[in-house]
Amino acid sequence: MPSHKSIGRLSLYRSILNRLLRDGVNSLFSHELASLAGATPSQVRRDLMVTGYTGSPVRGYDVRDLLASIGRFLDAPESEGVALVGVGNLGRAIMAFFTGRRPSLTIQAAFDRDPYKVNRVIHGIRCHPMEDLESVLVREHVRVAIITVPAIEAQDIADRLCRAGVKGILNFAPVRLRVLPSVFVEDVDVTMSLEKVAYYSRQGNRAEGI
Amino acid sequence: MPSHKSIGRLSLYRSILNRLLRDGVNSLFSHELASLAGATPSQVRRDLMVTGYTGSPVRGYDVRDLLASIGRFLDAPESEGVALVGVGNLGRAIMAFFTGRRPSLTIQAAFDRDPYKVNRVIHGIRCHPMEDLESVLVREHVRVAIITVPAIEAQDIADRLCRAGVKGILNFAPVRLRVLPSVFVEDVDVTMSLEKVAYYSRQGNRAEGI
DNA sequence: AATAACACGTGAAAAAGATAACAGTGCTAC
DNA sequence: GTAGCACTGTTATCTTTTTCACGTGTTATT
Repeated sequence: MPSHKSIGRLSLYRSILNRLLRDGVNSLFSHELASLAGATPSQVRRDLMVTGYTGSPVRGYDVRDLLASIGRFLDAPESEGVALVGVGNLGRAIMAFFTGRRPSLTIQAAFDRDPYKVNRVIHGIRCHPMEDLESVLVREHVRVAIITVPAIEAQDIADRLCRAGVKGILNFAPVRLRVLPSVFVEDVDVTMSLEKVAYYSRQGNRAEGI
Repeated sequence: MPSHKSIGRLSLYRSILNRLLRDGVNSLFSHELASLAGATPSQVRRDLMVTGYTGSPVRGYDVRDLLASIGRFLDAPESEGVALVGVGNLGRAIMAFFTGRRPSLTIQAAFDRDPYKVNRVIHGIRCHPMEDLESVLVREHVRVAIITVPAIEAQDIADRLCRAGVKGILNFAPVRLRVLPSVFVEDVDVTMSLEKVAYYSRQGNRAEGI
């Protein structure tokens, strides 16, 4: 039972490690990863414990092995499809961002009400009409969805997603979604984040951890 | 010295209260606000302590007064300008989102390298050429900035922002920024959030707090 | 060969954050 | 009136998360 934040950091470590690997780095120590991630060495070591991977005090962590170990812990056994609902500016930004990224987590279907978008392929992702939400999700066994519709529509979409068997929602709409406790919701609230930044920028407070 | 998360929740309460006010609600109790925010009544009461506002056991909290009190605590004494760097899909989505929202926190200037965007007004916000970053920020006393440029450019932009006197950064680029400790950075990492959702969707874990 | 220097994993202490408990207050209903 | 209730502000307790500190094993150095 790893800490909630710990899960987030593991994902962060992975993205850092991927970049390091591309730059030809083959191994590193906890304090190096910590410095790149904005964490402490102890925290890195503790986070990595849950993955079961154990590094060498001499060579540190092997980047490839560590990546594999984090992947085994974090990812589903097979590649998982994600649905995105709401192909506005934000939705398209996310679609663009994810094209050709994580092989284990790909946006498989998008949905929108706008007839001009429906049935077109945007950033390599097919945009379906909103009516087909349930049928497509069930057919493709999608369990994770991203909500990027206006606030007013978000709850309705969330309800439909849950009925279609979705178990996790990444919600960009600025409302709290009411879902069954068995469905995990993560909110990304830009207003909140910006107000937080504004607040702390005034307090002269130091940079935040992860 | 309120909790870090507490600041975020105050912002959330405010957005909920604003909506309630529009719907004609004039007062409410801690448990009602808690339910809307996905928190516990104790947590709401505790969070509100820092604002100094005190409600009545009979009538609960007056929505208007509470909003004012949260505003006094959270906002700068005068309306504050925000800069946005990077007018891609994501940047435009954020600009659209903030047009005519918080009067106390408005996006005042945008920046991009693309000559097609420069000097145009997008969602009511003037887009400046990237070269003018420092001069515009200094001239307009901007202390808060949003980074929505590609990862590779983010650190450079952050450095320039800091030199121009920015004290808080909301960073959407998937890299950790290295800044002086006096600058507050909040990261919005979509990949991380999505991987977290995917992980917990598999664990059948219950919905998260705030 | 002995020892100093490191960095690992992990249990224990400390800090932060959330929840529960309680005293106080004003209304309502007898 | 006064007992009961429903809520508040705040203190106390409990849980989660982070940091510290130590034992271990390996290499480099005297």
